[in-house]
Amino acid sequence: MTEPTATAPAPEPEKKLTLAGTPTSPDFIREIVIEDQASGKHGGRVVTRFPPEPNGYLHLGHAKSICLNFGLAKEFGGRCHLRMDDTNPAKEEMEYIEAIHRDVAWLGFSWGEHEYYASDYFEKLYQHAETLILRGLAYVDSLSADEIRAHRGTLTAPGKNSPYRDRSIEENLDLFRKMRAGEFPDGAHILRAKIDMASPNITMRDPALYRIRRHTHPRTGDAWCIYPMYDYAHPLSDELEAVTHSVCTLEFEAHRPLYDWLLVSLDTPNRPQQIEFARLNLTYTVLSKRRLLELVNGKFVNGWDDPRMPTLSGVRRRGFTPEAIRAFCERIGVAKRDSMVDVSLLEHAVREDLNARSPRVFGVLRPVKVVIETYPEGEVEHFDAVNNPEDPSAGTRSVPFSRELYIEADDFREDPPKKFFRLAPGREVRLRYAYLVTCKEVVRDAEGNIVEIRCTHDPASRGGNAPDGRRVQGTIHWVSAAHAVDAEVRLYDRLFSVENPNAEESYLDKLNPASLEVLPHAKLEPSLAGKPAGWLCQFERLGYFCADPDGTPGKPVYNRTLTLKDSWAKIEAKG
RNA sequence: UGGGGAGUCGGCAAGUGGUAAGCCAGCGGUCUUUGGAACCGCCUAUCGGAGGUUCGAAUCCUCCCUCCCCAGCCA
Repeated sequence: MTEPTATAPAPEPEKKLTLAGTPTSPDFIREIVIEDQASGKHGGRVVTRFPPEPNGYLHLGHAKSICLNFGLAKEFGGRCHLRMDDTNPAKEEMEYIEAIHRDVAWLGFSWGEHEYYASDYFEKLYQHAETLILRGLAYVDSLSADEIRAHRGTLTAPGKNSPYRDRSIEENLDLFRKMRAGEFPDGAHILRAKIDMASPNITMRDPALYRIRRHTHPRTGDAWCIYPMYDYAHPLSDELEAVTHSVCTLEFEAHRPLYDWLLVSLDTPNRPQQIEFARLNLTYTVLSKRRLLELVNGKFVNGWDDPRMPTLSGVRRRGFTPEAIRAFCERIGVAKRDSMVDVSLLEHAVREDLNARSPRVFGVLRPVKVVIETYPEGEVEHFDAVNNPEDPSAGTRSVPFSRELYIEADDFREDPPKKFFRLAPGREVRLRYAYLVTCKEVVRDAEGNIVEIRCTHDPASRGGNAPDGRRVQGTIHWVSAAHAVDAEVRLYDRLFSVENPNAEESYLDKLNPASLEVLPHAKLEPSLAGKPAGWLCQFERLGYFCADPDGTPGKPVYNRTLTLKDSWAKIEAKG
């Protein structure tokens, strides 16, 4: 535990910029923090926390919260705690705790020494509960769960007091101690706050504070058989850590009176302030741990880190960068309005980052053999290719060229439609960085499939330009057949086929059957063998790709992160 | 029907009494050895609705409408 430290002079809040570089105005939470700091509230300190329950993997919705909480701390000279909200051992696991560490760090934030667990506070929380009992503000109820529900009333009808509501302080204390000592079976009793069963806010109708639940806890093992509820543990954990601004999502807004009630009832020295914002919703995906767990358990995807998943481990494997995700989180803003962000905004942020940083390479997804009849057999020459036109310092690489090549099946049309500028019978195109070639013949097999395209080249066009200055409308990429690396390439598309799968009766029915396409024999330029998992690049004209951990030195596997914008596809779609 | 929130361009989102930023998407164009990138235009929103206050309102007041959250011993 870290005690609040003396007030340090607040540094000027960092000037926030959008991706485009224009200044942005502070969101409503930052406005609150600015005011609090100006007025000296909380001694001018800013302490936030990111409090995940380790019951699943972090997803893009969490990224919004992480960026907000850690961003606030950084901008206002404070700190942000990473706190595992581990008050329900039935759902929590070490695996999730480890994944949370990995994902937060990967996103680019560090909590330093400030890693906490609600379970570390179990003893203190227990003592606070006894204090509440002593003050006549909590009681042990012996109604069953069903009876409690029946007594709670409805949205419009007040609840009724439990017959156990007026037990003496002594009896309550005795029973609560016996609850802790394990003298009762699960569910026999429960500790409740004594507030108001007629409150119009259902949260305030004597909320449960502690339940008996025999379950081995990932961290405390079998030390406890009673566990605190979120509504009880959360404000007190914030208080113990001297958190100043406790940022959470909208659904907890109605719980704020209870949050404050506990701090006042226990007369705590620190008074953290709960502030609620709208959670992230993204088109064509689901962002709820429950649903993501179902996708994993139901084998609808290949695990939490399936590249189609909106989990941080999934988008990482897909090739999204932390920089892009942070930029995305900045762009979507923070507000209280329920909203649904277009996934294209995320994709834009990813492309923007990848365009600037990824080396360009040649990869042919659906190969078709091309033979340059006029090129000598057995000859090999090397062409220098620019690694990244956006970054001259990235330099160049050497790419081998020979008589037999692979080109993209999509780059050839026997009967080219209007505006199709690629290869077709009789047409001349540029093989990028190499030669101008002209298609002379198409060779087919018995079934009529194209097995080979035969071309001639203009030796004078070495490098890609003809000395006579003639222009060519298309430039296509290629890979030397003899030098090609055989690879598996996985193409991904949106996981769901509808914008808002959450609105569906059964969101599982709306899974996109074409969300994954595996191309077993793509042909890549030789430099692509043996790249480490996670290595990012752009396959020219196709999209951004990254090496997948499933690859081996002899058979790399590449994931398509995103396609490049494809204006030809647009033209073609319009007919 | 109780309580708590929210309603500004197709999607996010600025604006906090002085006469509606920006981004994404979309559309058109320039350029191009990635039909990528970049660049240039367009995208003509009166601000959920109706009243009212005011010289002047998205911004203040009133009433209404719509949407979201809450009846776990989940978080």
